[in-house]
Amino acid sequence: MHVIERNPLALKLSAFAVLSDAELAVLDGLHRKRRSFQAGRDLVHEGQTERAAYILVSGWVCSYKLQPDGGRQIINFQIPGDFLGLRSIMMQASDCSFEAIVDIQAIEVPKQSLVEAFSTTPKLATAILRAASRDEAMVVEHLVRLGRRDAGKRMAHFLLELGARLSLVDLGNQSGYDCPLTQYHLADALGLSAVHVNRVLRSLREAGLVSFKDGRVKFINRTGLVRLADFDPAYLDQTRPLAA
Amino acid sequence: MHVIERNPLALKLSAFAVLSDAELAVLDGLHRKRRSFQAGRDLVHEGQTERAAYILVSGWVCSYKLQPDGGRQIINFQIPGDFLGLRSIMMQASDCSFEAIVDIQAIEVPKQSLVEAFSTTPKLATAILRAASRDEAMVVEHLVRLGRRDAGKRMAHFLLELGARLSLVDLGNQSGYDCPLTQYHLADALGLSAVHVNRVLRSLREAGLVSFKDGRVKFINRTGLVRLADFDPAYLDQTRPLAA
DNA sequence: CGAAACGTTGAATGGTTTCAACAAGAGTGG
DNA sequence: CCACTCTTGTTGAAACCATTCAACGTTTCG
Repeated sequence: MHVIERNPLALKLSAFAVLSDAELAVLDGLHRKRRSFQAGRDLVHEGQTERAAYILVSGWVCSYKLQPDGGRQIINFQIPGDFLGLRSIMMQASDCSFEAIVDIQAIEVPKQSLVEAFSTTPKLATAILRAASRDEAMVVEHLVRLGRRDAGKRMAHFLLELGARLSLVDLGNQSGYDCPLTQYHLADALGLSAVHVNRVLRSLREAGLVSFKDGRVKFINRTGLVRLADFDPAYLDQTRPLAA
Repeated sequence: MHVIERNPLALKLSAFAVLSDAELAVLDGLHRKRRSFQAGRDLVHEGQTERAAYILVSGWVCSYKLQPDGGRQIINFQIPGDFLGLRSIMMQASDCSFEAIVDIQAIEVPKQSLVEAFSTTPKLATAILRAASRDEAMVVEHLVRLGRRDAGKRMAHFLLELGARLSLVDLGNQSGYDCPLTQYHLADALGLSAVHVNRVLRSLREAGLVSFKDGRVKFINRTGLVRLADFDPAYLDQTRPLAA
């Protein structure tokens, strides 16, 4: 059993604040229902008025928005340990959809319980806000990728970011990681056509930097890739919580 | 005196939660210092470890990230009544810089006071989280703009979004708004070159949709512009707070 | 008056998309 | 078991959108 599966919410928030036993007990009361979703299914649809967020326990999810012309923009990918739909429950209606990329398991966190827990456990509110800030920082970096980098750098930077995130939860390391995404997912995330994604992956492979094949990302020359992408993981805020 | 200048923080958060007199009193204690910054000055620099956020009282600010090659991507613009640097204080270090576009006034909200207020006033935490979620929703929509729309639609959508936001604080209406941005700002925000911004603005003007001239945005045919941009302001979450 | 910031326009270049075609593997039903 | 379809991956050529380079006009300001 993967480490995240034991107490996902507590583990997630422990990264952002030192929590007491009492506070951890409150957290235990929060996650009641464990739910499963099949690959390809939508967990939440844009415009839906959500009453619960989730912590992803296993599998991959993506959040996306559809365009009237049929195009799709993927906002972010959620991997085990990530919050999912936190923004959706704080707004009138969800501003994007969530799709399970593979079969997944997730813990349901009802909005009502979460808000109520804020009053008994104020430190929890700070931890949630920190977690939300870190997620937003990833979206911001993604925005910069789309606005100011060419296809090669976008891809390189994206693959490195995923690697860094997965390493944090022991699903990857310096040499690579398993990745269930198709080239269409990459295209929808990076604002490219699937055809061009294919070409970019080929050029990165031929440059001896990274390979994307059979559901596995392999870093061949990680240093070179980092240099190409100007990858600096500072925005991922991957630090232990400050005791103060 | 513009309505926002009286009690900026309370006004902002009242949009996201119904606050009692006691809670409003706590808010009054939060904003002590009012600060001014000159046009062109940075309020916060990327990598800085911030100890305070701000509420913008007057003027315009933008948040941005610089690239190693000298390029700049503007993340968002802050207008009167907006939070500024909320994410920066929740992370180890600020993930982006903030620049005053014109001379501005802002209220300083110390991180420590904000976090402490969460324990005495739990509803405040919820309101802040909602405000942060709305800001994130704007960044998400911006991301979709960059990833999946051509220059014309990007510009049209962006000008409409700004109009909707400014109308909320009485700084704009259906016919247009004053706008201190240069074409370079637009280029840095929309991921375009300044030259192309100029061409796009011309084509929108010649199509009889909108004009951008002498610091003023004028909607000529707002309906047509909305149709071109597929603009749907739902993500701005512009609703009164739910009493419950 | 000169410099600097901003705006404007044309022409050449280039990154990316679109169109089209084909290959390989997985799943399905006859 | 084989044909069939669907999904995913792959590659070439043409078309297109946006960038870059270059030049010039306008306004502001010291």
